[in-house]
Amino acid sequence: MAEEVRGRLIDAAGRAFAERGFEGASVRDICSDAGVNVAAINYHFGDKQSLYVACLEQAQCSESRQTLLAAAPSLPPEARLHGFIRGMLAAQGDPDRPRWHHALMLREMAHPTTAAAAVLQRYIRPLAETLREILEQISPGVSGMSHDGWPVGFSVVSQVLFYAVHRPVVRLLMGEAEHDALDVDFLADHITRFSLAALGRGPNIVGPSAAPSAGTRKTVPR
Amino acid sequence: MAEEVRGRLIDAAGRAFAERGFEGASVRDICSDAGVNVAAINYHFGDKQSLYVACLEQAQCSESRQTLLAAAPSLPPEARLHGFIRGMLAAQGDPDRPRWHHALMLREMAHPTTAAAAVLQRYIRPLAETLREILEQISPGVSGMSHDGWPVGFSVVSQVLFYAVHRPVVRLLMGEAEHDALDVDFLADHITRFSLAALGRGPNIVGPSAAPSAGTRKTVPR
DNA sequence: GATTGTTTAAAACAGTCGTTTGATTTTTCG
DNA sequence: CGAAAAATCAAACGACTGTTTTAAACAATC
Repeated sequence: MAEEVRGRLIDAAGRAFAERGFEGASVRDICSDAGVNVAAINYHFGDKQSLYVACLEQAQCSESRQTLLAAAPSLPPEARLHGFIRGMLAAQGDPDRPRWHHALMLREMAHPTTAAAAVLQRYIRPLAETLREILEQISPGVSGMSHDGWPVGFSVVSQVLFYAVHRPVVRLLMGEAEHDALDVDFLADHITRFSLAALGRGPNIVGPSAAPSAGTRKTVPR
Repeated sequence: MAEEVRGRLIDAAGRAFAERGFEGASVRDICSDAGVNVAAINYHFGDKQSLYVACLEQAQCSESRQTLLAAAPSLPPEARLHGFIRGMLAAQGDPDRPRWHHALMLREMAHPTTAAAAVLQRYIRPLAETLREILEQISPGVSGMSHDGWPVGFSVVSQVLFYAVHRPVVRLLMGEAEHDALDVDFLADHITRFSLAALGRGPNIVGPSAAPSAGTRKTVPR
């Protein structure tokens, strides 16, 4: 029973922190949402801050796994990039995992707290290294570019993160109906094609065929 | 004297809201920072919420001007894109304008409040329309693509917004020294080249020359 | 100089915040 | 079972929140 309360508390707090931020989420709301007494937070975690880092750790553990797995080294590099991008996009709305995991990490990335700088390092670094390796595989020499090729990697991931951070704006600009049509598969295909074209691989983004090249689409594991 | 208090209040509040969010910034901190009495907020603005929208309006007015101006219709389309991107980047760190203007708009875009949906519309829409026009000029047919070409525009602006939203992460990943080398001019050149390459114009991003093509660099007005 | 209306000041308002207390219930285990 | 430990509970703590009040200082007009 004790561990279950801990879990319910982390889940309720994670949702609250992701949605309203650390200051905006009150311990009373969190406890009421989790169906426990207000004193439970201090009993199980010590204080609100420690509960926050507990949420962050849980979000971190589950986050990067599937993205990295989707970019299996055995695949051709274009398919790896597609898997990487699709993995990041899918992590935003994975039904098997609480939605707040991704949103909370995003908040922390935009406005890092002292408690989480180290966690961020462990969470982001392996993803960045994997992407760098994939890009070097696609376009040998990109790692040797100015600033170690970081800007190229940023240009790729920025397109993915955009839809996570600015989805409200996208909805407002495109309208509800059009926005809902931007599902994970479409966006993964678009971002992959855009990035590959920028790297000189694959057709330009404006072409006769709006479908992705066959090799990068179907061979990606779900 | 009355108007000066209003101004000092908006400036102090804008900085506080941009840095710590609406909930995180207390009226006492704001007033102490502005050097006025706590009652001044309610006297001049009514309540904290109205002060917030006053900050948002001020940030909105000064924001989009220079970005749009930098993309003058008389220039060749590639230079217009470069100017648009450079304008957005420069707005992030323009010394002539309070730094909180851009940061506050970003916060509002990521987590919109009810009071600001309309403001967002007026602020973002003209920028989006201008970019769409530039892209159509560069690659005729892009507006007729799936979802009216929105994803292509998003792929461009996302690269710019990335450095505004996730700069702390960039600093952590690259290290302090390397990060500081990513100035406005370098990033504008990189993002423009990456995007043009994706659109099939200009050299690929990984090429013998890391410098931007001549036509797009020098002809951009500052 | 008195009398307006406008702006500032200190103090207090009710309410919420995160946290703690101390008693009570539940669980664990010899 | 019965004692020890763990967990939950309602209630209250002081500090802080946004807001209001009331009085004083200021400015401008007659």
